[in-house]
Amino acid sequence: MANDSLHSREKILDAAEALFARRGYTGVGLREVAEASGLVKSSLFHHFRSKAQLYCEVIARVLDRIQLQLAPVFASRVGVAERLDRVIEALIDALAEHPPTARLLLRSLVEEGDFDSAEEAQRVDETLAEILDGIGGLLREGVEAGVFRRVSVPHMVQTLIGATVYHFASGDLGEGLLGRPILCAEEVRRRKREIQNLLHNGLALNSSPQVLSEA
Amino acid sequence: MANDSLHSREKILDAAEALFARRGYTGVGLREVAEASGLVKSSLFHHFRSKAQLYCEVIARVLDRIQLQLAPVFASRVGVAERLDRVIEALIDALAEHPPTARLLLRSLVEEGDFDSAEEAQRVDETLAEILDGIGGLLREGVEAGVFRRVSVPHMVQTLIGATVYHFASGDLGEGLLGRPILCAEEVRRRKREIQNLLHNGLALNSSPQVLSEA
DNA sequence: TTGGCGCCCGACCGATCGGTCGGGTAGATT
DNA sequence: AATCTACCCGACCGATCGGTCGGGCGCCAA
Repeated sequence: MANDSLHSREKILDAAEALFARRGYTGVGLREVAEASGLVKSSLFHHFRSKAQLYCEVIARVLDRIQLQLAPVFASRVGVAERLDRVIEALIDALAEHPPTARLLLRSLVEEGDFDSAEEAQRVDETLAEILDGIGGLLREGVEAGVFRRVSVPHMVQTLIGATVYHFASGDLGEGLLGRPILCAEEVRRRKREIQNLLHNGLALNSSPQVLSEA
Repeated sequence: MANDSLHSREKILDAAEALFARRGYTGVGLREVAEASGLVKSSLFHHFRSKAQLYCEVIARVLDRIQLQLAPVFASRVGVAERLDRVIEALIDALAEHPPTARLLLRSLVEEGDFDSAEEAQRVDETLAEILDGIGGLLREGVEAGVFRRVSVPHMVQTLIGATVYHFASGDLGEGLLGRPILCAEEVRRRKREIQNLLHNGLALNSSPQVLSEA
């Protein structure tokens, strides 16, 4: 039954997502993925050509989920400042709703793309580029409209990724700092507030005390 | 000759550091580390008890380097705001001077600490705690002195880590955003400026436009 | 009833993994 | 000269890696 096949495929993807997030690509064996899916290793190859392709599909699924939540925000017609607020909110929601997401994402960003440059890897790159372009475009729009300070857009994008993805991927370390689970509702809400407030103040074009020495 | 031994030990640590940074703990084989050090696999075990211990020593060395650059800044007697500027500068210098550092650090933060809880792993945790306490204490001092906004100190620490470590670990992705090498002198300088300016504005206690909806 | 087909399994493959072992070599000590 | 020690090597170990292969089971069309 095709339904069972889809069911197995999804179970494999779910199991692989959780495992890859915890121990990374090389740290997870296909045998482990299989038995977490209620299957045997060789059965995985009926759904995926190779371990690399499975990994790519896992990443692609995660990126698609995120972009699905961000796209309507990018398309909304409110002011840039509020749109940025909503991007932060949507991004953090996407990271917090699904625990493995942040770790998986951070790993995939740091991992060298030594995977067979098949169609899958290409789709991953495209989706990622859409997300980054969306954030970068929003920032650029704000700067050009005179709503934001004249920051370096690429650096600001990097900062935003670091401040969101890293935080929800930090696991025990972040939990030790916060003193409570990172994903508990209150701390997620607080994270949104902190980042949004930092941006409200940090991007505003007020007195703007520049750095001391400048060539 | 004891000198040769130290020499070999350092060559192993250097090679392991670069390799672990690129492909992670499970992604690197000891054979690879050995031949990058000009040795054979079995020779590694004369200097390190196991792969896990080698990894711990690599991480410990990196953390020590960072803390060595941060300690005098923490101890300096200038105002909190300028001290924070110098922390950013020293931290980014530490990350930029030695390319593998950021990736290695980010990986170790995300990696599950499933390593034998020997003395080495404990030293790593202690050094890391010192660094985090230093940053957190500085922020808390600034908030309590009324120099900084009333931000959540742990969240701000997380943000700072994300904004610095992640950026220099982002590899090809960040390079694609910036359009030039992340570690080139100019972009390193710009990174410092961007983060410092973001903090100058973002931590200042001016008009402070709070978030819109608040329960 | 008989094929065909989608799904899954157990057995097996060569390669590589981390780690052990015994021996060999050079330099310092006595 | 004999011994000791530090360092390094090649050979080997069991386990596990990603991946292949042939066959079995159940469903659907003919």
